[in-house]
Amino acid sequence: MPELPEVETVRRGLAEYIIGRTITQATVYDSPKSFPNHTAEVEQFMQGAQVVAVRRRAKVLLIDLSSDYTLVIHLKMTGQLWYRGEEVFGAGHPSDSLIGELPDRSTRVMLEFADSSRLYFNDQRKFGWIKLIATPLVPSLAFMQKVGPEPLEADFTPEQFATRFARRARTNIKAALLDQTVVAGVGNIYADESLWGAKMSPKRLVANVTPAEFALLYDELRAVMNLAIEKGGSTDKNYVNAEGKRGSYMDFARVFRREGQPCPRCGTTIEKIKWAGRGTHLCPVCQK
DNA sequence: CACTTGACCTGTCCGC
DNA sequence: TGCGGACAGGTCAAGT
Repeated sequence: MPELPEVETVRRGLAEYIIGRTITQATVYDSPKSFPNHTAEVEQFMQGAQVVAVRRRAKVLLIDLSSDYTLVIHLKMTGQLWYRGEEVFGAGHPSDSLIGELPDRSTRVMLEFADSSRLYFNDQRKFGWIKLIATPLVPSLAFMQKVGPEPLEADFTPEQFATRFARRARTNIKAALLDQTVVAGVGNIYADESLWGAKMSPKRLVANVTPAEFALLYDELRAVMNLAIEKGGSTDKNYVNAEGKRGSYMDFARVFRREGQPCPRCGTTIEKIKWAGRGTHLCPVCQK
């Protein structure tokens, strides 16, 4: 589910709600699946620790604690992080919140804070996980070593973007976009959306993409992701932000989940095919 | 090494 | 309405 814009939206919500709060207890409902390294010792590093920062790298959330440990969280397809406290439900649930009693049958982990507010990690499909890692060791995690650059960073250039694809020259552009070691944070939604924006077929061989085309794809990817962050991400089924609210980018999507509808650019019917192992949406006429 | 495929899970939707 | 199969936004471990 969540790609860079969704994880960033969750990060911003969490930063607002949990920084400064002190963890009093962690409850793990399905260890070890959702919290693989949860032990009594790890529990000690959380209890009494204060949240000092909420960071994001690619699709991974990093919650830094005053104990010099970091909660490393990947939401994968259906993970959700809901904060429940005075700020969110003190004045009643927002009308567009997916209201539900928590914990529920999808709750995998619950963190309780000193003021009795709570953070729930819900994950229907159990692909997501939370690990507690010593903060100084986070940069040496295999994932952190391999992952590509953040596409929205100010100093990330179109030339760097193009260069990152060299290693994947013999595959197609969609598979390469989804490769987290090429560029961080791109998933199925924003791959399809940015390819449509760049008028590029997902089937294009990377080796045949020109520097000018890479520059266009770079622009489109950044524009699409920035718009998605502005809209609070994309909610198809599961995704919600820290308040349990949906994102509205899907209202602005041009091809994703719009098969059978006319292409907003040329009017041709949008197709959905299986490509790079994923459901892929495209305009068969104006994406070359 | 680069690349593709299947597996991890649960829930939902579609066609018969 | 019931039931089996396909499919779902992400990533690995395997395989070629």
